[in-house]
Amino acid sequence: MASTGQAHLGFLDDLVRCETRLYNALNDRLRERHGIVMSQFEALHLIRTSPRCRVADLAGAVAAGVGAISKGVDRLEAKGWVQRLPNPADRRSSLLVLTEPGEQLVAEARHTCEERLAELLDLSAEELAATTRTLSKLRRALEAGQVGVPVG
Amino acid sequence: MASTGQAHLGFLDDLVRCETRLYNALNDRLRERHGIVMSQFEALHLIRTSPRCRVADLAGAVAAGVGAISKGVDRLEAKGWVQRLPNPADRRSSLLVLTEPGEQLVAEARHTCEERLAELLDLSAEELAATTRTLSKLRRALEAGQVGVPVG
DNA sequence: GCCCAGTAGATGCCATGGCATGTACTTTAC
DNA sequence: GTAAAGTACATGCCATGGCATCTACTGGGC
Repeated sequence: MASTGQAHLGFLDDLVRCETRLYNALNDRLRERHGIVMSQFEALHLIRTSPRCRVADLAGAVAAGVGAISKGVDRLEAKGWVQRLPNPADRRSSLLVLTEPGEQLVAEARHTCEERLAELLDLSAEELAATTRTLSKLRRALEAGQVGVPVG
Repeated sequence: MASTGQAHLGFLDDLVRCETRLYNALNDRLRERHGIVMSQFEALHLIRTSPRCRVADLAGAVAAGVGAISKGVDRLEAKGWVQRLPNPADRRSSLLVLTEPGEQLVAEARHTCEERLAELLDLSAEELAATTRTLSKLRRALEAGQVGVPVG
């Protein structure tokens, strides 16, 4: 087999289409059940699971710009799900923590996502595991290379 | 093994992160080399490969709203890469075709994407093929179920 | 033929994200 | 210590996409 360029574009196409549709579907379900969208769920979940989480940490994790995340945190704070605590180690930044309502929301939203994904991902356990393994590996390589991270 | 919910969320997370970073990386490269972004490349490529392509066909293919695509086509038309031809079979819609500059652009952009992907996707041929197979299958299921398609 | 429900897509308003800039703070060099 | 360079993030402007709405056209009934 000669060229792999075709295979690469085909892979990207399937990857992007799957991601878009799953993301949209979860977005819709989260909005109707909890009044939030996926990007908010992702942020809340990251804040919950990351110790000493700052704005820049979120931005790095989701490969978004710092400015966008800062505005997103403003909105989550306004809704009463997140708090910015002064960071004793660095007064330029804040530490992000969930409020009690935020904790509850993320737990419920997580359950909603798991449920909806179980409906949509009708793959065998082997397919799921093998694909996750490959994507994890790819992801680590991209993250290590700082590939595709916006500037702002 | 009891629950698979965890596996599903993990899969989604890897899927989304890979997609975001690859998409961003290609976006950057396309912008600097050709002055377009990924969504434009996708549209141009679809117009090129879809016979009798209409706005709604593009929207369905990329799981975006019709309104957004209509505006995107406006921009591609303004740049001189796409033309809206009257659709003899239905006067409500137009048929989208590439102009000669559009054809050239998409060919060059395609090469740029293949090249960049070859740099970034350091997976074995087997991993790539197996993962593409699973994602293709998932994609077909999602498309068949009309999952994650915006309304507008 | 004529209506009426349905469809294609153009357009407006709004929310979100990118990037550039501004500001406060920290680190480094001297 | 102090000045200069660097960092964290808040903010503003702009481009894009979602959704609602509007218009034009089509495809049935009758």
